[in-house]
Amino acid sequence: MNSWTQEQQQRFIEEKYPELLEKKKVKEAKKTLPPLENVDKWPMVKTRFAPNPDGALHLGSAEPIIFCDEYAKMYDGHFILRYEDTSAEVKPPILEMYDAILEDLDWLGVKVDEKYIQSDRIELYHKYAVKVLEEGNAYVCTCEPEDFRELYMKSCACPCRDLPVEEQLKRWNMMLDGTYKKGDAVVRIKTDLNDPNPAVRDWPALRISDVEHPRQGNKYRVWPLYNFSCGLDDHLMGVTHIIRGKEHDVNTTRQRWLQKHLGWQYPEIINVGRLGLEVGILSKSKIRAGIEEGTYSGWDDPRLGTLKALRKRGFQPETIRAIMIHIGPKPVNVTISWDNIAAENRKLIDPSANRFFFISTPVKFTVSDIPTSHVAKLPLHPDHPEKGTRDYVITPENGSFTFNISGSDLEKLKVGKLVRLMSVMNFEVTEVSSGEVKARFHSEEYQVAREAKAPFIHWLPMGVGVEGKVIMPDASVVKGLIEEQCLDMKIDEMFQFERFGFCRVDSVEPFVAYYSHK
RNA sequence: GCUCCUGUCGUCUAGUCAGGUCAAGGAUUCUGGCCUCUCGAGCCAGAGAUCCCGGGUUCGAAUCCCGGCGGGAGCACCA
Repeated sequence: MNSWTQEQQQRFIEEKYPELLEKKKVKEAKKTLPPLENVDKWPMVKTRFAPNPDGALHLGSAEPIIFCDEYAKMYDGHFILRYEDTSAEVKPPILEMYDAILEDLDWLGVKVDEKYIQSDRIELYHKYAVKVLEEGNAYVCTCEPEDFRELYMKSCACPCRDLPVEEQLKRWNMMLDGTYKKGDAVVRIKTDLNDPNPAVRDWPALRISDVEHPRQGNKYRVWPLYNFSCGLDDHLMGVTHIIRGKEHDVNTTRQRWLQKHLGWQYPEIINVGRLGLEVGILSKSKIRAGIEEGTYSGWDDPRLGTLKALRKRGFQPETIRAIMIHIGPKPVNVTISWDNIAAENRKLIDPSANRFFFISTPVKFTVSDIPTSHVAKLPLHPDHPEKGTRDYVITPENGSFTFNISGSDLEKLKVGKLVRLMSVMNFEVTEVSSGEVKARFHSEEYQVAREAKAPFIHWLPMGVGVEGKVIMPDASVVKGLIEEQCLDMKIDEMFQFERFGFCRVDSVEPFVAYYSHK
């Protein structure tokens, strides 16, 4: 039967089993992460996020964070937070960032089960340095970096490599006691000098640094390098599944050597690709430089891709989580579009975001011939009438009344054409100048305006409303009049300025909001 | 240059390991329509992918094999 052509098989099925042909499409998008590999090999699943506290967390960091947190929760395991603050020289830690990172994690809804700071563990790393030295799996190298490089590129051992253990330990003590100065000596882990990738050959594990550490001062002069402290800690802390950027691929190979020397079982590795944003900066060093130069107002400048900026702009932690889960743990680089993030966020906040009017660059709108007074009832949410309304009484004097409308609506108004002030009535425009619009009453019914395809615009009675401003994603500021009820909102509350966009309340007095998205 | 990873609508993603139900599904975006006193939401329709390219295996390949090409990362006494 398998050797039949598709056509033959099709006919066979049609005749014998027509019920099989009914299509069952409609596949749901996945909403959970794929299962973890080799969970049974370990007593408890432990994941870890290991940031350098030299900058704030950003959307790129959120990717491994969410995966680690999701998996820890999925398998009733632990999420470990480990600060990797061992390079006061090249990547100096920022003291405030230790807490700032924790705040961001908390905001993201991450449950931190264990917390470690590597600069508190220097003595432990020293202990293991002695161990690998004693066991002949490492050596203290005093070669010039250039000379060493030349040798390892040719797969050759340097003279220090095969010195006896006693000599190695002597040299180690000379690193500790200050006999060797910065740059004089480095501890190297022995690997295969014939490894096809030169980068893994006899990599450096500890070096001398005399720069003052923000947390430890000058307490230590021999500091571990990334692969040493990380390779050690991952095992010591019982990490079972390492989720990290694929740029660490070669580090994985290096750390395997260390763990092999120590007879340890290496954790499972999940490499994730780098995350990009179509607009918005994610590079920690660029952000730090921009803040120092004054280009950005801080780590939460709306132009940045930091978690703090996203939060300020009203993106919800659930949105970030959903986006990450949707992307999934894959080793490909992805470019996230704001459209996708905004759509996700809108779905989340739209049902609960109250509606208000925002009159930017107000323009006087004077109408005449109004037959009666009118009470405009504007629902706080069009889909939830039970939330109530904002009410405005329009009482004409001699048939005349004056409103404020948004300057941006000016271009929609043409002399002789109809315009509807939302929930009020329809007017025929009689005069438009840059500073003022005049119109005369036309009709009351909503349907009339709808059928005439008249523009529907928002408004406030002249003299009503208070000053407010909205910070846009490009850090520009839009000023205007807001409804007084806006002042009843709480900080962080999400709302919508109708026909303008969704925003987050940043401060109430004075009223400042951050624009999220339309 | 060397080492490694990767390649499905503009973007994100499903399917690839276990070849046929995929002339490729969903989301987002855009367009048109309906609905709605928002340019929000909802509903309907449409646009958008020769599954990177070329060979091979097979009755049959997005899926397997080989060769190209493209993209990315790493090659620090940074993390």
